[in-house]
Amino acid sequence: MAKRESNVDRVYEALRRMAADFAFKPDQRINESALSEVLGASRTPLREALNRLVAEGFLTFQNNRGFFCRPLTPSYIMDLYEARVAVECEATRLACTRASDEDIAALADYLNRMEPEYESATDPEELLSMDESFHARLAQLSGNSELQRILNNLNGRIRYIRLIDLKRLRDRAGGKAPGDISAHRQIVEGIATRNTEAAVSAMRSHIEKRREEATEAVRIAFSQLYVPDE
Amino acid sequence: MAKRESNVDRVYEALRRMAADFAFKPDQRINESALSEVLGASRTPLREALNRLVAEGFLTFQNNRGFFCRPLTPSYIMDLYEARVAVECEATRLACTRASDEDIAALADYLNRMEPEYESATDPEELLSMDESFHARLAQLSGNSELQRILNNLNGRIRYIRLIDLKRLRDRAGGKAPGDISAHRQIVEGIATRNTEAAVSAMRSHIEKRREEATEAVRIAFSQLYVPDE
DNA sequence: CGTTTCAATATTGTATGCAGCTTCGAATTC
DNA sequence: GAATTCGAAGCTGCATACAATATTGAAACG
Repeated sequence: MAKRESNVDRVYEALRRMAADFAFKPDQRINESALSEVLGASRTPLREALNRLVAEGFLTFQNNRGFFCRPLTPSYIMDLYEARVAVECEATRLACTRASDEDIAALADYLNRMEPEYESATDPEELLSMDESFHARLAQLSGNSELQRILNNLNGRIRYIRLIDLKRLRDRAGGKAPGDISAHRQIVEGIATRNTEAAVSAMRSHIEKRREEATEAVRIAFSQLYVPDE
Repeated sequence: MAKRESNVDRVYEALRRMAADFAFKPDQRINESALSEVLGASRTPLREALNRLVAEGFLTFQNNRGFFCRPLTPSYIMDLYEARVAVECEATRLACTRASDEDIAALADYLNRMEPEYESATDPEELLSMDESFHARLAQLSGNSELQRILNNLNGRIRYIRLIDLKRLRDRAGGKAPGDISAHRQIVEGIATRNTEAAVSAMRSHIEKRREEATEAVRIAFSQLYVPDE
């Protein structure tokens, strides 16, 4: 009765996570037979899942050579951040004119409830999940599912770098978690007062602040990915 | 030596075109065996192509029920137009600060060269191709390949409706082609003078003008899709 | 009549096999 | 030694087969 999720879906989810985490190294060739054994499925459903990930930009594909992990370069990451600016700023703009007072209040409330965890969290993974969750909720306020869909895709591909960025900020701040909750508040405040320009520009600078560190984060990413342990 | 394109690629291209044109009716279930015969390939490569199109939002998928054409509703089309606004406005913004004078001049030149064709074209299909081409070139000026990629995807899914929109404008104008070349000029002018706000707002209103007609265009789309002939 | 049941039919999900292309490395040449 | 050739091994591309699931429609029931 509970055959809700197919094999392809399961394989897809696993692969998406692996690709997001760069369990495949940048540009690494993926061996289908080996991978299908690891995932406990034959090559047919595996290749279907791989094709989805190619279409989503997590992997690339070359004829007669198979599937490869996406590359990891500063300019690629900058592009993703810029695309996030495009999507999230427009989502913010739409939320300003479209979201109900109740929905905005709910988001503000979410932020308040999260604050303790936000402040006390030491695990960057956890912190990032909360941050992504906030941005996803905000995108929901736009009422536009395409923007939500695109944002979700961008977030998946940029996640690894953002995680590194958070770790870096934490280490710099001497172990204190760098949850940028005040920037989030500022954005929600702008939406709540229907001050579109304020909200959008707060969102823009919030994202661009991170974008500027992309090059450095990519450098760190490479040193992590290609160093034997830890 | 010329085995550059695989079977999957060929099938994918054919299906993308079919899906874009609503050769599959909205929400229609797709029969794999029948389709694989039409396309001259077995179900294995067919399903790989179908999975790509699901990931790109051209089709949907349900477990154990297979593939379906994407739905066609006013709100879905509005979402696509809004996403276009997000992407193209940010691309315009980036182009303003980033594109070289030469590249901008080349785009202006392209517009000039196109003008005669633009004015004389009677075929909406042709007109739309030129319009898409202009927007794609502009997106190139942003130097951001993610934005280009997203735009290309959105354009594919919205194409059918834009075509109807153009036909409608033409019929209203008594057969004269409604190429909105002056709006394009205005955008390029803004970029050339590095007047970001002017360029972006020209782009925004250019796209939103069309968005407002989405509901009506969808209505017409349905009547076209479900009427026996013509 | 409208509903329900259930077996026949159709369709999808996945494993497997093999042809053809790519890769790798040892032997060969310069 | 470095470059090249070429055959063996490995991998991908695709067709096919069959199991699992969904759909259909006719018969039975209310």
